[in-house]
Amino acid sequence: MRYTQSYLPTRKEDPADAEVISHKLLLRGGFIRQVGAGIYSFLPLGWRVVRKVEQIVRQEMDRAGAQEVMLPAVQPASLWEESGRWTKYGPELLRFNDRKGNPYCLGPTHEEVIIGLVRDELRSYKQLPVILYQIQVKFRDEVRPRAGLMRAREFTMKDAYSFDRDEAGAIESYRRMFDTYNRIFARCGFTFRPVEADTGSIGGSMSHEFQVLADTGEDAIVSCPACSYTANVELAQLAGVPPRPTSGTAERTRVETPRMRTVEQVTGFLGVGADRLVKTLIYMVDEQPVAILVRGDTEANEIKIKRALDAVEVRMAEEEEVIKVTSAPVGFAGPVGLTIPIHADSLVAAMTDFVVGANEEDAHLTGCNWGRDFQVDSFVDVRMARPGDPCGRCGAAFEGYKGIEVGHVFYLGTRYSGPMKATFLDADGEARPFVMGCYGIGITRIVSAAIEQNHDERGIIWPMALAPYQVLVLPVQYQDEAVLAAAGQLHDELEAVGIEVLLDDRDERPGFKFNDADLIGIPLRVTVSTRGLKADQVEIKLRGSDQAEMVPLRQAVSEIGERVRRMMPDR
RNA sequence: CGGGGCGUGGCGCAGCCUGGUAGCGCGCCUGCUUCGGGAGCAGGAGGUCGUAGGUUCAAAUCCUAUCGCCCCGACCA
Repeated sequence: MRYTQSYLPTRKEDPADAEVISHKLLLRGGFIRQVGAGIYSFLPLGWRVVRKVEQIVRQEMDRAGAQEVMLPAVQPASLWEESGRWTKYGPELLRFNDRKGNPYCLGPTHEEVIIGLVRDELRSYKQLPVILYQIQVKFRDEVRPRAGLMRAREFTMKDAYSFDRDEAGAIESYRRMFDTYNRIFARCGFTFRPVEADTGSIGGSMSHEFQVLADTGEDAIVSCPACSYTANVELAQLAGVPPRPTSGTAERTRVETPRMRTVEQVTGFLGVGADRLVKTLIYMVDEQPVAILVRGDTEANEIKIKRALDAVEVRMAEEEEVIKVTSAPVGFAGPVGLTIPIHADSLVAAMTDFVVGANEEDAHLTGCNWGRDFQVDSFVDVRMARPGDPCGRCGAAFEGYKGIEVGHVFYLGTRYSGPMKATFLDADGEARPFVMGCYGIGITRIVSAAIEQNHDERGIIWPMALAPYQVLVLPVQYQDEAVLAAAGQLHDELEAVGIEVLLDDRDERPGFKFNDADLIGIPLRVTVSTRGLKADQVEIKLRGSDQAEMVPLRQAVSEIGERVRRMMPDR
């Protein structure tokens, strides 16, 4: 491709609307342009990258035996009513009516459609297992789209669905997809981690997120350096402290704490550390009030509470509910004298002579001890994991990372196939619902994640596998016809051997071209100059390195081809 | 949804408080010079100041409404 024939508008200045680096560079490099909040057009360069990602995903999905389909973006409400999500899915689901007034939505995901498709065609266990996937534009009316492609409303996603006759088969499909995802993200050149994740509203018992490690990531994860257990902080299991009888000796004392509601206020007022205070949080667990105790410097985690208490629904109690249970306004709850179940985080087991709320306005109790001043129904792991916390598997200290979620695999079971009556006949002649799994990859998010992980102050440094072009040929002296001719010929020859090459044939000064080259981040740069040609040489430089080397012009094509191949992860 | 900010040539911004002829940098066009890290000089094109209404002799500027966009938080298969 010749630069002068391409649509590749770069910009020198940072766009006003962008904050995160990938957003800035995508805009500046002429990869995308914003059309509306969370809605983008892809320009030629950006679209080439998207297609690179798609191809890797396709190849690996096909290799795993999955088959590609294409489902509609617009979906009738009736299908969603079957699964019950028409009313359950919040305002994120963009709903609208057609000319006849019938309700439709823009698909944020495709479980309903795929089940609608499959239940009519897959009738026998002999046809199973099946894994279907598609690469599709999805629309989720996000409350707050942000950071360019990282959290857009319209985005491209690969979604896959597996159908098995039983749990064992479904787990096998899940494992196969898990392995496939590892291959995909490795080929994309990512430093990433599969992490155990919350199943969220989707339910099911097994779920992993694939997190690209980047400081700008939205998700917090912890990883154990000893046993490599890795999980989202919302889920990471922590080693407990065995509860033992209190050795506290202090006397329980009521102290006045006027208007001191928060941990900071109380500890500041009393002059003690937050780790000397026990927070008493009132949760409604399946509509029953429960007290959760956590150390003052830690955070309670609803997902873990739900899990620990085997509950269906957990929410913070409303103000009136707190008053009813503790007979004190919010901010003064404490375990002493409570009649509701009390569950304490395992860290509380190791505490003595601590501070709690007095269940009375403007008062706290100091010198409290569990077992002596109140009883704890159980010690559980209900706090948010943090770096330094002990790993639940081996006890070593967790390391903390920030991650960008680029993929997510779920074991679904019969959660959708059941209600939607998607069944097949098993060998014994019984109709059974498919045991399903679903597997998503954020294609367009991968594009920005790749930049977050691979850039410097000058611009993008594409991994070879995702680069819009593999090679950039840059003639330095435009007025030197020999240079132009050699660069043109090199371009043609590289193209002829199947290398994706961009020739910067613009009549611009060298510095201008070099800066654009660094911005758009094509991994291999070939500089053709008067000086070099005198020695029958061209210069080769990797975008990620600051060392250039001269190679003989005659060997340039084979040398470049070799470099490109070497930089492509196995396929 | 709560909090904050911004809409002025293609891009980035000033002007608004204190109403009076719309300005700067980049980019774009023409010419000459220049040519290995975002060149110089000269000339030039391009703007209903987000939209609607109001106040005023006069509105980018003041008032009201409305639309859009960004950031923080809450939210999130």
